[in-house]
Amino acid sequence: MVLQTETEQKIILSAERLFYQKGKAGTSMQDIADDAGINRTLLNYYFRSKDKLFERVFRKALESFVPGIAALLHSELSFETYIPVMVETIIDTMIENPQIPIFVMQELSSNPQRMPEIIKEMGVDPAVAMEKMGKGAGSDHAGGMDPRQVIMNLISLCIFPFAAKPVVLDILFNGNNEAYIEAMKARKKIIPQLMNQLMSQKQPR
Amino acid sequence: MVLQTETEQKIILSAERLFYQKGKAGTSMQDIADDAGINRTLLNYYFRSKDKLFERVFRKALESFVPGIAALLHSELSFETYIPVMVETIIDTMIENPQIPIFVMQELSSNPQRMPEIIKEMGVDPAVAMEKMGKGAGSDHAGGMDPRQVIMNLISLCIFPFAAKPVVLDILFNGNNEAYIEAMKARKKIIPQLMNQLMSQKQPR
DNA sequence: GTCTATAAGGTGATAGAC
DNA sequence: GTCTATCACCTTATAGAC
Repeated sequence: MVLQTETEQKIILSAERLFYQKGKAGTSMQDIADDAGINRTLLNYYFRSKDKLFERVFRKALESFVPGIAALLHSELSFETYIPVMVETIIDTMIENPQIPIFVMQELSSNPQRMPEIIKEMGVDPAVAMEKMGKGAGSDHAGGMDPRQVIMNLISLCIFPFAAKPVVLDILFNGNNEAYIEAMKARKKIIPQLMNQLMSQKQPR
Repeated sequence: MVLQTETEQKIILSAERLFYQKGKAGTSMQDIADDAGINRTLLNYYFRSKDKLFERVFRKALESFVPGIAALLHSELSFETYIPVMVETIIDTMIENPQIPIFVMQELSSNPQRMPEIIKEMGVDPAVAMEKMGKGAGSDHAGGMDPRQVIMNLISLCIFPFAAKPVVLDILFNGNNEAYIEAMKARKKIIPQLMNQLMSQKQPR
């Protein structure tokens, strides 16, 4: 996104940290300025308004994982090959930045239309995704499960344990973060296996 | 929760609607009063503070599905029996009130400790949950998958399609809400099947 | 680019009249 | 129980000096 001054970068970093943690409404421009160690009016100088600054942070969050998924969806890889790659891509991104799912969903309820728009803008074509999943789910050895159910299963299994991290970490891992991360890494193998099983069994209706 | 005056009920209903949609920080006491059609100072008369009002709404949301899960976890039902019942319970709750997952997660990032505390308070004992899942996952025909992975899979598959409803609805169902609801109902059968397959196959490591 | 000063309005909460 | 009036403070945004 073109060249950035040092101050601009400091602002973006602080805005990310705070928006991720406390959401858009829960974060004031003053909070961001304090965190970045600069004068509050500079925020308006660089980004004109809180809305514009937030939009930048929101798009940057989506850019961290949507284009990778889009590229995979439109690749020529076979169903059996791209599922493990996609799962690994998503899980690695989430391990690096576990607040992203919550942050994105936080803003989903206030503005439900924006995210689908941005996703499509970033190159995800729903028709292509369905067709690709259908090749796996609808093939002769799969018994015709609705491709949309397949996609929901895949994405749910990859993302939910990060979206619910505070509860999962406390209830299932007793607050032990390393154990949690290890379990998330293990899911890179577990999820593709599950998907394969799902594909190789008959599904009624 | 004891007896409620008509005004008190109107406040709770409006607070629910708005907190669910815009979160705690995104909703002002004035918004709630306007929505309920009453004077703003009455909110303080009935609930003392915004924090206390929010706490009431938050607990009520958790009470709509946590005790049901807790009861199932501590029941004597076999693994094969209680999975379908639990899935049906969770999905029915979410169909009735699809904003709950987003609402709960919204507040998770601002206050990660509170939800695990309330969940335990409502009778979910993590040790019991693990032991129960272990009986399925760790039994002779299951190859010893970590029970925590089993629990994560189950909850992810049930809840994520609701948490991500705005995106799922738009991208996968073209905005057709009835089709979305039908698909969610279908998951009551799909998910237990998936769990059974998972249980009846060997899992490496 | 960075600052001070200030505008115009919203926030949660309470005191006190009825 | 319900209202008006008022508190002290925080909000985003901008004008203008340096």
